[in-house]
Amino acid sequence: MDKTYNPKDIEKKWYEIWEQQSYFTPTGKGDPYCIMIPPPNVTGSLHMGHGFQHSLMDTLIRYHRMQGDNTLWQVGTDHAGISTQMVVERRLGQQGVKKHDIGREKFVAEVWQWKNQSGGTITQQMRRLGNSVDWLQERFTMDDQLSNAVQTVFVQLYDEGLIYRGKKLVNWDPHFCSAISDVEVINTEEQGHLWHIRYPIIDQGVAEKSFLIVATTRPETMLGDAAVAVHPDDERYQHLIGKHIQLPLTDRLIPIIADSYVDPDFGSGCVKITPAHDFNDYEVGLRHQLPQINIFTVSAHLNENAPKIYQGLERFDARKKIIADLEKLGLLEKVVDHTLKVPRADRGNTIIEPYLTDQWFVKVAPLAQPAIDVVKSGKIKFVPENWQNTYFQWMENIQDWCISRQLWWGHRIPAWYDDAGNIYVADNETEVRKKYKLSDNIKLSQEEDVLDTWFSSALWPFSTLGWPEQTENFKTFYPTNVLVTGFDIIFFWVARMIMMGLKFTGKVPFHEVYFTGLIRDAEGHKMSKTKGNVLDPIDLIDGIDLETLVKKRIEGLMQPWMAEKIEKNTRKEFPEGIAAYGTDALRFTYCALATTGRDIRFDLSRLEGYRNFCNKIWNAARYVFMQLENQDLTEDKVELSLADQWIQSKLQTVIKETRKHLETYRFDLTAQALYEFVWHEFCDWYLELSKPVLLNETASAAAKLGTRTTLINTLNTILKLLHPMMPFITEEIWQQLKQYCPTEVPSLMLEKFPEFNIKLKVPDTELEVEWLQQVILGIRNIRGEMNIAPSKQFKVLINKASQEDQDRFVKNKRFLMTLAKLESIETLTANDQIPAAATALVNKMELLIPLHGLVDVSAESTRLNKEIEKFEKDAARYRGKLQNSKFVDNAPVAIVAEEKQRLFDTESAITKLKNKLEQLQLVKS
RNA sequence: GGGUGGUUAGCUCAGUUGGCAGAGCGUCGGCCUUACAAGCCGAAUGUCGUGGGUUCAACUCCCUCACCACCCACCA
Repeated sequence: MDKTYNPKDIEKKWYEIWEQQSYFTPTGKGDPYCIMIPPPNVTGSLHMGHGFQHSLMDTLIRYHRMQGDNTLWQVGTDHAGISTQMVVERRLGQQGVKKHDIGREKFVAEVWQWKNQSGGTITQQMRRLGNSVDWLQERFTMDDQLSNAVQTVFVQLYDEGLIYRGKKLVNWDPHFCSAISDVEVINTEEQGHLWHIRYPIIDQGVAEKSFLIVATTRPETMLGDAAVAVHPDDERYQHLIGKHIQLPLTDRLIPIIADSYVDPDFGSGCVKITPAHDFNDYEVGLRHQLPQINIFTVSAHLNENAPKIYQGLERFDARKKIIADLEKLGLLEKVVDHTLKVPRADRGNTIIEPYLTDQWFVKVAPLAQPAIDVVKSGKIKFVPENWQNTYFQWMENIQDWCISRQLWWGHRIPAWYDDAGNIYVADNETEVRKKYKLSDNIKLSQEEDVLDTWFSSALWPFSTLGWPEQTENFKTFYPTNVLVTGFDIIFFWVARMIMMGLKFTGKVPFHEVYFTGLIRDAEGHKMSKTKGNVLDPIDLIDGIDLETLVKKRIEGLMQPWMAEKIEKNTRKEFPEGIAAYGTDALRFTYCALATTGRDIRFDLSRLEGYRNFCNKIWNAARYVFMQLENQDLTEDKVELSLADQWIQSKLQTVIKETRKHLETYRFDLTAQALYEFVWHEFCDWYLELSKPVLLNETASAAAKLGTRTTLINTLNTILKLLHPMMPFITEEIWQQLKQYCPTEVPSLMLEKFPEFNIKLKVPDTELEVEWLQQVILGIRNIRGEMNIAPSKQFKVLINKASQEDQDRFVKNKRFLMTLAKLESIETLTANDQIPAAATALVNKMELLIPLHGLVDVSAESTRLNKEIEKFEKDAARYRGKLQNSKFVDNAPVAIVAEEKQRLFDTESAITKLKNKLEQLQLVKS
């Protein structure tokens, strides 16, 4: 084995072997265990969020596979309607081609071609991450079979009256000229203005040139005003209700109406009502039978309902002109700065327009109730549990879901119209004619709209498994076990899967949902291309030099002016570029960072630390193999040392913890427990304790064999425990380890996950090793503090040792001599003169290191004083507690006794150290 | 306005039935000791956000407030 761990050499090799051997395919034996991958966008590429979630899923999948479960990680990609269409439109745009120039059919063909061309990127990247998904069952949301599921669901929901078509005010994206759903709108707080406009009142009884002041953040929509509203109880305006307004810039008269929607304390207490362009106004309009005047085209230019001079203007140009015109007319009272929430599209960031159109909707309320119930009853468990609140809150106030999109890329809605506009819904035209008994001479045309991408995503847990057919896969793996996903798509996806799953299969789609936090950069900022702070997981694996990284970050920016700042920050943050850390280190980092909060700061120094951990494992393995080379391990007489028994015992604890933490989705604690055990118990102590046995010529063959087998067995178990998180390095080492532990199993990923064995848990052994460690630590402390060279051997004298201490010294002499680098250990008897020495205490026993020029008297005095001070602080605290009668009377007896013991131990330690100090003073004088 | 999460060492974070505050990174000192300098040995470091309450005992349970994030709704 190479001296240094080099991930590049091993990772690709093992993935290819695993995939070729079909190890990722379910075995067909054991309990089914299934995770659905949240399908990434087919033409997308892997980002940190994927890396993170996939690492956790793969850890679970590999763990369950090693448990012998019939394990399926269902993989696939999403057609991602808007995103993909956007990318292809932009690409065509670069060639000067507009989609309408080439028409729907050709455009869709272009998208398919782009899908085929770039669809492999993310799946290749997943291979680099070691994701053990079953590639043989890869699915795409627009596969025939999945499209069929989409149609089936649509038709049934329509037939049951749960899907309907209607004219409603919807969120409209004027860039894509498509409706979007409520959850795709992001309200961002932005600086804007509140324009106060004078609306002239028309009434004989009122003096000439009277105005109502109307404040608005969107002056351009005034052209669509249908009324001005005041609060019914507002005394200021009582006399005006029912009168009319001359709507400025138009020739329309609009009524003054009373509606309790108006807040009389805000602004002037008068609100312009624009039913076709505002959700609240829409409701008011319905209540008062106001006309819905749509003044925008699909791309938010003013249409024929606006006065001629404004027609054709883009909405924000129109705003400028309208304000200027109002000002000219003296109708602009004032303009004040105002912070408002601006609705923007989740994809593309365009400002969304409430727009009146015909769309398809899912009536969600009837589907929502069962979906609420299954979470309430615990049939679906959320981890962390508090996400239930978010879920309930949304589900209990759920609005109908607008599912139609005026796009070309997606599942075309299976609905047909006749010339009269009647709607017919079925899988295809033939089916329509049959179902509705339509003669062939009735002309039918199919709905142009496609479905919201999330409509097919909602079916993912069962459509991928073959539904509506009752396939073996569906019967075996549905309901799936756990969904691992980000909380950001709880409404988009999680809620809808639960609703659709219950509706169409009668079962929950998964039993548990594990919500991950959001990966942010080291400063806590969201990673985004725009900010130029994204990290590509592949770059963390392979490394990237600074110039390439800078280039990558500023290439193809939507806001090119950000480039300079991004470049500066990047050069500052990664002056050396990014080193190659390897997949295992990255995966382990993801696991270690997977705490239960919402945000996770990704810190490169953590990654570096875990890369070092990989190296540590690598070198530990090298050491173990070095000890086994050319050794006969078949000897039948085996003798286990204290250390051998101890590490086996500690190993049981870590097995138990690993299992517990994995089963409760505490990947952070799993990583922590294994890191601690491997580095600080196995490497720091056990490997060191193995040396006195293996390097000792006088040790028996049985003893050496005992240590050798313990070394190899412990390493073997460690590899199995680590494998779900770090598949590559563990497989590589394990393949070499096999020569010492013969097995029929061809790959570590098919091995059995270690089980806790209570018989190997030996508390006495653990206590004895703790004693041993304390002795060594005490001596090392003196060595370190007194600056005695590590290579310098010296004599240790033992004073006041109990019989047990003495026995332990005899038994563990060799361990102590080697690990503490001692020349000799001598026990003082009552008659012996106690020399001037540096002192360490282990319980009641004193370890003395005679000065002999090794130790400086004043340095030792300082050290002792420091120690005494520490102890006295403790003693004072204990004393205080024990003097408090409330504590003594009320606390459990055991707790009080414990406290008494602590005080006693501390006090006797102080006495001892003080004695030592006095002795030193004598030496000095 | 409703809701959620957070506030613990210089930094990033653990702390699961209330019983002596932990890790990694960083810092300081000493070491190329035979698996590992991506390493080894040693050391320092905390009003556990504020103020109350419950309790013999609170980082932990309850309440108040502050600040930082985020989600939902929304006043034009």
